[in-house]
Amino acid sequence: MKFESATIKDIAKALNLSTSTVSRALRGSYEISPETKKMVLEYAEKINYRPNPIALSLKERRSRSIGVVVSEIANNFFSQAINGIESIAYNRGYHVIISQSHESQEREMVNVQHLASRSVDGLLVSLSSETTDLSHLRQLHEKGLPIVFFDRVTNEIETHRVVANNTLGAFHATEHLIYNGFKRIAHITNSPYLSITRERLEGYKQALAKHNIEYNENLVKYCNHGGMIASEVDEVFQKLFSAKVKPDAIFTAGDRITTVCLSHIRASKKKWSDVAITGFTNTNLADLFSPSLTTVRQPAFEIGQVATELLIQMIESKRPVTSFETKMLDTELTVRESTKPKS
Amino acid sequence: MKFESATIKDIAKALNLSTSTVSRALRGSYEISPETKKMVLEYAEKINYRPNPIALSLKERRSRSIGVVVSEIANNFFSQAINGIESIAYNRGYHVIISQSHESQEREMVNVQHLASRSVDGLLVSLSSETTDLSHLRQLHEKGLPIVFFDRVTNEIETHRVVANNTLGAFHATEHLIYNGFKRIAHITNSPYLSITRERLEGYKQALAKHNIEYNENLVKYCNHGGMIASEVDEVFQKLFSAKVKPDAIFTAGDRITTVCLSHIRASKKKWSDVAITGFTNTNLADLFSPSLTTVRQPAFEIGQVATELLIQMIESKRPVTSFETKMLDTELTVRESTKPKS
DNA sequence: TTTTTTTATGCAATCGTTCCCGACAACGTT
DNA sequence: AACGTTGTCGGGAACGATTGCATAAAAAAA
Repeated sequence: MKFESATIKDIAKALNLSTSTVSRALRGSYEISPETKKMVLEYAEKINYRPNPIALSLKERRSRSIGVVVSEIANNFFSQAINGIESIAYNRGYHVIISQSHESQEREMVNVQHLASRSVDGLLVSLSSETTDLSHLRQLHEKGLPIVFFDRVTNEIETHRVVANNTLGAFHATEHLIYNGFKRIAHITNSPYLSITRERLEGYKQALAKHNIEYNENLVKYCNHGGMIASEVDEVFQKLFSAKVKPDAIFTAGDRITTVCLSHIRASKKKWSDVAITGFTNTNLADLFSPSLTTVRQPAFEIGQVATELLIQMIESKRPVTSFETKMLDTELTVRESTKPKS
Repeated sequence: MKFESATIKDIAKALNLSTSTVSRALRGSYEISPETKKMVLEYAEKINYRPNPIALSLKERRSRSIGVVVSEIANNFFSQAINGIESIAYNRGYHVIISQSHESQEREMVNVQHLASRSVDGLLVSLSSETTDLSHLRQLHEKGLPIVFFDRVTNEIETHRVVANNTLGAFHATEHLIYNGFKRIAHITNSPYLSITRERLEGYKQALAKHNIEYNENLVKYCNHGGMIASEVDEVFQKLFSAKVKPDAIFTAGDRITTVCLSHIRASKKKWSDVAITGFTNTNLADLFSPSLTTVRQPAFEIGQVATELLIQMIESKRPVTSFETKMLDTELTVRESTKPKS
């Protein structure tokens, strides 16, 4: 059941050389004679020698790999962001190790620990919706492990951050609803712990304020599991539409939440046929929905790319990086049928 | 920029013991006195000692991690399958390393090599649509690395396989179209190299044969990149609908292909308003589409689970496994509007 | 020829851990 | 008193690779 591959020792033995000589020949050191070099290189090629990355990691204390922690890969935003991450990492010679927290703080901690102990050279993190305690990350950060947050960030840890302009995105979406005649706009959003939740709520409030619509706390509902659990969305819907003042539009703040809400609306079409809906989602099927869905799209691929560039920059920096930036990328509102003007 | 954590040596030094004793104490060896054990354990706890998995991997030649190779995680089937994989692996104490081939044979080879050299204990593989040369996998397999194929499998390598009953699924879908009055059923499918392509084509043919509909080669079109490249689908559509005999229904064989086709149909509704469509897809938004989409759904989560169970079983088996099985799980046809009977 | 310099190579330590041996004390048995 | 047991522990060699230092032989300079 063992799986062995050729080592530098095998080459040394076969060629009657020392491992040091072989090692140097392989790396093309100038102090090895051309003949020896040639001999070693040819033999290495012949037996298909590949250096053992584990041994290298142990020795050099780096692995040329970066760890990614997201809540769910089965989420359009994250799978697109991961593609962006990979596109950069691959070119720069880094491998990407992906792990999912499934919105659980504990899973997040376990994954982070595992990645760190596996000597990833850096971490790309989007926090879970449960996460309030950041000690697991702070500890690593203080020990000097480069970390870049993206999407769901924190300012409890001083490092680079890459996010969409959530506030502005939410502002535009909400304002769009207002322009189209909607006034009682509900906001169904994620866990209140998340940065994206706060930012989007802020944009929502700003739009209401600008148009002199009073902010009504009862119209804002939180789904602590980001819509992962069907019942939490059901409940929210129940509450919103059994109230005296029913919403005439919904602004959602999450990939899953948006689609689940759409399906709710669709399922009970008769009752609230003219409830407009728009929200944050990175699905590329918005055109196909019925009604086709007005969306706020985040530049997921680019966010992944930028975050990775920053991370690799930190990893490869000679001296500790001390000045950090927060990059903010614009969202894109695409208007479709689901928010057509109130008749 | 270094990131150091406590080692067994630190404990040994602090406690004036040898590393061997510390190592044994930590693993609870019987030959260490209870007092020493206690002392070591307490100190280890205090400085938050964690064994270095890299050193362990180097020594033990195993890593308690399994590698997964899929074409795209931004594909409902695969992200669901990965969740199934993780659910099992996590419980059994294995970590999962995911990598994407992006339907490229070269990327697949690079990823497989990297995973293998990183000492994954086993591999879960779904082949890319380009893959014809299996030497990279065969080599590892011959060296004894446990491999389980799922979804897109090969019989060139003798090992466990876990698949959906693609033939039967395709048969049911096609027959459903026939029952509903469609006769000129096009089949838009994946790269011809893939097992799933062959199997689904076979089911399609069987259904036609059963109902005495002549098989027409011109109605079968291949998208070699699985619908990843928009132009290939455009081209196929162009050909299908510019022919003399235009199809009255489409049966698609891929997550991406299905949705792209639906959007094509939707975009040019006027021209072929009554083209039925159904296909393999694991989206959970089928209800929301317009028309809502009749789907063939694969038990992705379960496929991932079963494959992982088989793999871990191989990994932990004392002697080389020599008898292999192919597990086949049923698909599920959900009828919706997109295949409503021909009027 | 002798001395110095250059060139090419080997030795051994290192990374963190495990584990095979061997060491040695404190017993109990003859 | 001599020997065998048992219970604890340490030394040191692995695992695969790199690298500073030492050193041999060969070439160049004296």
